[in-house]
Amino acid sequence: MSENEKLTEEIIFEAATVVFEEDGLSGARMQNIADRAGINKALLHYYFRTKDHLFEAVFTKLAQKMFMKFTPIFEKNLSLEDKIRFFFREHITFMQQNPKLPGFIINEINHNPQRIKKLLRNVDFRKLWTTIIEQHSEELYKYNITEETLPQIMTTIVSLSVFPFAAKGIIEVAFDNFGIDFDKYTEERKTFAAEFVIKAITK
Amino acid sequence: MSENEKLTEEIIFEAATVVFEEDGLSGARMQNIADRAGINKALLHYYFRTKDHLFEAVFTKLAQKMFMKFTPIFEKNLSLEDKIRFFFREHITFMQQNPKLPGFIINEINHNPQRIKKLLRNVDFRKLWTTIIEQHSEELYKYNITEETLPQIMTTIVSLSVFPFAAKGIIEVAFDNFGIDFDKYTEERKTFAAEFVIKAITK
DNA sequence: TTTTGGTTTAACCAATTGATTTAACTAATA
DNA sequence: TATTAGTTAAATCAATTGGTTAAACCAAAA
Repeated sequence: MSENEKLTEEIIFEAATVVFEEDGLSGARMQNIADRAGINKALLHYYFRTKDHLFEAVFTKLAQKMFMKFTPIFEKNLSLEDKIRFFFREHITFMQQNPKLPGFIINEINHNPQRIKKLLRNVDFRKLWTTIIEQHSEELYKYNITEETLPQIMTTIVSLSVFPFAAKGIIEVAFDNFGIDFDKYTEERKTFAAEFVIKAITK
Repeated sequence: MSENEKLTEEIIFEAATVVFEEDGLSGARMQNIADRAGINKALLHYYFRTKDHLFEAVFTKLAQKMFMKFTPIFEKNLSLEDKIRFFFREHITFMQQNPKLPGFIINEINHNPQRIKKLLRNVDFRKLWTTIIEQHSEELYKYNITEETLPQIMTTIVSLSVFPFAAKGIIEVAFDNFGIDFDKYTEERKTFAAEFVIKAITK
């Protein structure tokens, strides 16, 4: 029954997502995934053949989910400053809902970089620069943005957004001693990071 | 012979450092460590009893090495701006020499947060704030720094410095398409990040 | 009702892996 | 030289783990 199959496959996929996100590729156990899915371990291999196949499926889905969130900013008709505010608001909100995702993706790519070569073909600084010029030619004189500094600026923006979640384990412990709530911190960070960047790039 | 013992133990420790940094706790193999150390696998257990003991020793050493780098900034007699410049210069230089360290530490802590509870007892925002007031009371009026925003500012500074190395795998691949050299990028980042932060916090 | 195709499970397998055991080795000491 | 205490390695173990097999199950079709 294809209805049922879709269901079982999804159940496995979701269980695998949780386990892989939690333990990583090398730390995850097929039995653990089977238990969480409430099925026999052999079914995992019936639907996904091997652990690597299953991981590949989960990783690709999650990596897409992650990197998709970077693109739609330039589809909006907003001022440059509002685009920055929009990005931090949306992106941090997304990570609040998927707090383990950044650390998982970063770690797995560090262990196997070619895993995302295909996905990152979209990252195009030249195209990004022309897009910025097209959309913000009139207001660009107000900011310290050049094609040369674009990689620095872009990685800076991503750093401010992603790092707190990628290093959640450390930050939570560090905050714990002072009663700083991580969720409150990330909520405030949406505006703090945006205004911080705007202030920094304004001439 | 205690001389020889110290040597063997160090050889094991260094081999374990390389392997754990590369593969993580769950991905590392005792046989791999033994091979790299050029000794029999049983010797690992003779000197460190278990894999967890060995990992604990390596991790503690590396974590200290990492977090030590945050403290000595306030021992220098510098202006606030020069302290920021000093931090990024020193810290990024350190990570250029240990590029895998940030990703390793972050990942292992995410998998087991209580592992650094002891080490992070030093992190004290209240004390940091009083130190800043003590050392920079006259020039503080020039900057947008308050006790409330200190956690945001500190995590921002750390983000800008650490993230490029923690996410080295992603960034290298993303840069690869445009002939941007990662080492050149990190070298430029020492000054870019410093001036970025100074600009952002200046009233 | 029987057949048939896909689905699920229990049992099992082979390889890996952390760990132990036992014996060989080595150098200082008596 | 014989002894002894510590060091190293070969062989082995027991548990884990990814993967396979064969049979049971189940619903739709004939």
